[in-house]
Amino acid sequence: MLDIGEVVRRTGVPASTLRYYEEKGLLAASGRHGLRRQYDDGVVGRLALIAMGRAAGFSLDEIAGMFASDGTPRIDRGLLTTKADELDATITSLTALRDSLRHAAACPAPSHLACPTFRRLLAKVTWNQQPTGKPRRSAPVRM
Amino acid sequence: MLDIGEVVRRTGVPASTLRYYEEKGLLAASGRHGLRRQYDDGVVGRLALIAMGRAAGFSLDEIAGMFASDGTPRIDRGLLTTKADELDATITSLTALRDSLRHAAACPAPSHLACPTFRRLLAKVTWNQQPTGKPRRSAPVRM
DNA sequence: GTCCTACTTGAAGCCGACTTAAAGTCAAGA
DNA sequence: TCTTGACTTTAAGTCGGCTTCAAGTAGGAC
Repeated sequence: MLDIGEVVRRTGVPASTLRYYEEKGLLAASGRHGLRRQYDDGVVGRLALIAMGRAAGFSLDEIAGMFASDGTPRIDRGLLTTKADELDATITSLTALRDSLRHAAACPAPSHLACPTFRRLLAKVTWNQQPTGKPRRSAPVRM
Repeated sequence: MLDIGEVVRRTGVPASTLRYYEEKGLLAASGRHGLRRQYDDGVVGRLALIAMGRAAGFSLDEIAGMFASDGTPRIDRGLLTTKADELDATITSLTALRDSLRHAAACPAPSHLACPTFRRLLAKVTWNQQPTGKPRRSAPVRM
């Protein structure tokens, strides 16, 4: 059993965030010591899982829907595959964008919009955007 | 010269967003017809550029700092390269995540956290996060 | 028994990127 | 000239994901 303070120390995730996640149904404390939440040590893995989902652009609600509070998947494998496919599209898009930036850094054209190569990359980027998800960066979870 | 309504029709970007971008210094109308904003046709490319930046996880303020209002880069090439490198790290992270999801879809282990392969992928994801940027999806800009 | 300190609660606040609402303006067509 | 309707303005609202605040509580050291 880990006291919430210990979880904070181990993972770097603030207590306020842990409470927020609990409120959202992403995480469950396994007990209390007085008022204090106590977690079993699986919480560290679960937080990593949540961080992973956030990094992938899933909302907390989506993540809550994907995994039971113990981290075991609640969803069918097909959905996971679908999400993986979505990620693939995102990766493709970001890759094109990265190439655009590298090209912009090297291209001598006065305006990048005047450069055919850049315009082609640009088109790739703007067309490839998906309707779901919004990758965000959060502090790394220490495991 | 394009009336704001025409820009909306051509790009799919709402008028409110165009005004917001102007307020933020990302975009300038080249004139007015009565009260109505008029744009030169370069606006379409600029909007695509902004969309590109957003997709890459740059904030509007960052984008405003990167390009003059006509779309020509205002920044040094080194910064572009730096951003490209950041994107590279993001791509690496998302790729690991995609692999994790695909693995989760295929792995027979009861909890993914119990699977060594999954844990390895997970570690890759959580360690690779960067401090800046938060890719968001917006509606594609029609060019 | 008292005090310290780390926790607790609920509510409010914050940030970015917009969107929406309410009231006003104005060019163009009948 | 009058009406229409697409625009204008400023201000406030929204949404997700937290953080911060004020006030309260309780376990453990003394």
